Amino acid sequence: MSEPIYLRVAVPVPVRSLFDYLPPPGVDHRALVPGIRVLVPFGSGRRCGVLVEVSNRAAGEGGVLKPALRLLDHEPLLPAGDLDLLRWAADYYQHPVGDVVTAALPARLRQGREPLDDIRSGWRVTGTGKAVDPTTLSRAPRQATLLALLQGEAGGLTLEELRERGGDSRSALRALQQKGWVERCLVEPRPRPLPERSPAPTLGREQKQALDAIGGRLGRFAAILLEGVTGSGKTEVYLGAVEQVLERGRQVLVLVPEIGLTPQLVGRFQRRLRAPVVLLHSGLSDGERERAWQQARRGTARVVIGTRSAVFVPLPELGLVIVDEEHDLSLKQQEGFRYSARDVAVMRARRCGCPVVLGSATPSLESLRNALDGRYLHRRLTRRAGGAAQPRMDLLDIRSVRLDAGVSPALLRLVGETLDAGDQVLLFLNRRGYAPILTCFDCGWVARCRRCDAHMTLHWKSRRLWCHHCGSQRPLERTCPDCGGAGLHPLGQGTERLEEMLRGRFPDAGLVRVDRDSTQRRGSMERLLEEIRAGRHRLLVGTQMLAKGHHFPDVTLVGILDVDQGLFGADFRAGERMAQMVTQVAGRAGRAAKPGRVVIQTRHPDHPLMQDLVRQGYDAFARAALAERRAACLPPYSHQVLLRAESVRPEQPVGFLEQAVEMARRHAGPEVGFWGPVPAPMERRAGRYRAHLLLQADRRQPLQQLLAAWIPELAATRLARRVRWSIDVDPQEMF
DNA sequence: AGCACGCCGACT
DNA sequence: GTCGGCGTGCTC
Repeated sequence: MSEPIYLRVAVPVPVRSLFDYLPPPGVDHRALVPGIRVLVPFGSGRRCGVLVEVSNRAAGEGGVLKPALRLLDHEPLLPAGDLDLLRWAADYYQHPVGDVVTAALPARLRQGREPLDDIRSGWRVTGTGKAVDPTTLSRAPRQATLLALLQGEAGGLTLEELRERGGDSRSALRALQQKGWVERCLVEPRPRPLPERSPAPTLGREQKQALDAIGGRLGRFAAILLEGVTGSGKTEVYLGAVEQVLERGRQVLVLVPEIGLTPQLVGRFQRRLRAPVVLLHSGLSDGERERAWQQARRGTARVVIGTRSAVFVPLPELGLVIVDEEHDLSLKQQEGFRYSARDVAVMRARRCGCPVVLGSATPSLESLRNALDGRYLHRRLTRRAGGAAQPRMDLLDIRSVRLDAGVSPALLRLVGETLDAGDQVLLFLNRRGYAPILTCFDCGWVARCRRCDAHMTLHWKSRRLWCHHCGSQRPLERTCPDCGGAGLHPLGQGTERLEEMLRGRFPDAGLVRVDRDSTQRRGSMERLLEEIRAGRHRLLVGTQMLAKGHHFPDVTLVGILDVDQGLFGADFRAGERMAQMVTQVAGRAGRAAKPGRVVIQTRHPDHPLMQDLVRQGYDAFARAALAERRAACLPPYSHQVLLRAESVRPEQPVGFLEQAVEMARRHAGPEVGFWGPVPAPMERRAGRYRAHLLLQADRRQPLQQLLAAWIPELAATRLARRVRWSIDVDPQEMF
């Protein structure tokens, strides 16, 4: 008689524990491999979970266990190492393990469905279609292209392949189908034709040193901070390292921020590498995502480029992790399972014994501290490729200066001169809409959001008032709703208003505005960027959106209009974010023959951090900022955990957090400090009242120990079911 | 998160 | 008399 065996299963419910089952009756115990999916009875229904452990002891209570219904896979979808990483992350970020493990699966697999096979539906020519001369379809050019494409591929083509070759048109296909010239069919997978390979450029001295540092550490854990100014050729260092790893037969994971997943980067990887590269990002359909995921898991994909969630993609032969723009906020998930893909990436590399490269022109203070303390290797790229000069940065004092739509006369003059010289100008204002406030000059009424403690932003073109915090909107009144007068006036500046003013002043410049409002439609961002690069617009106005990842060589003047917000934000990281933004924006401008100039409008020209940044650059700023953080015992010299609570009942969040502190103090050692509970900076948002409790300690370990004991107990309380709450380990944003 | 159970208002 | 509102509690 063999020992009893129990299955520990991660089930997708927000309960912070695993669930134990007996094996399904009659199943060979050798088939019980962690990482497979199992169908289990759950409550009154059934769920698809993931087997994470086979144990000879049931950890649950002594009640009678139910048997699992059946196994859904023959081989593990999540290899042991990757499963362990997920369990570690659930633990570290205090998120329900069932949610974490199942969220790592593509949607259809998570629902318990059969994996997609590689055979996809597509289209092929029929016997009659084969004989038709496409040129006779001169009045239907889409049909002609499609027919010609399909005639060239007897095995048929999938819609995706048709799209890639420039012939995607469902209506034209239907027309051809009706003529009986094409039909639906199943298409066998075939290796994608690799694009023409572009040669590797010769690396500069700094690039070579950086590459050697990575190459010399393959096969073991090492973290390398690659700090390279914009245009210094970080991507070439990545590519060099990737080639070495591919030669050793290993896979590579490349994480990029949401917006940075530009076709440019992907195209460069595909053209340079003699290996299959797949993408994983939110724009994929469920099917596309699942196929890419399976290719990664099976090892057919050798390089995976993806956004945040790709950090959990199974990679059996992982040999290198690259995190590009490691300072970027989009690497941290801001709701639900609040993990940092950068930090998980470092942990993943450590666990699988491979190097991780963190790249940025403006490293986070966290990574910089690790580098300065010697935990990370630090390599710098200080030269821009082609010898382009760093742009010149100037502070422009706007105290007691009359501004026009937020722009000073001095900056306006520079804009005019630059346009006259035939160059491009980039103006940044981190606020979309026409004006952030609408007020009545007669009675003092201000347009406020009904659901938030916030002003409504005026959007002039659509004649609407929008709340940027909850998304609610209403039409713009003609007269003051309070006094009935005609004294309504916009206060403050948004990109829309800036655009209006500049169009009046420079009617022939070709102005384009790039913000969330002007790029709502899919693909419109790409189109605008293409037009800018082609020189169709010379005056570019935009929000932060325009700062990320795009280079505009003909821009020789960059104006930053509202930098002061960043200096005095409620968040202690505001200065860091400001410096990163300014540096990233500055990096957009200029090239060898035409060095750029950056003008920063400020009412605080003597602010020491601002001075460091402008005179000596990001690195000097960062060192000064680190010294301040150390003196104030703030991250990265301490560690934080933020407990958030919200409810429609005003008193509940603080009440819940008070109960939470009391409970926490019973578990906490003297190293852990508590701040709060306090109402959140914007107490009411989307109709809910919000409050915070901040925990801080010099080391992670006492915080982690506290969380492990405290959070399960807190989750079991009755109030915890009435308020919405979440735990944020290493919070990045405090609102 | 689902889902069932349970205890109070307006309808055939 | 019952249909159904959502508060409360559980899921191996």
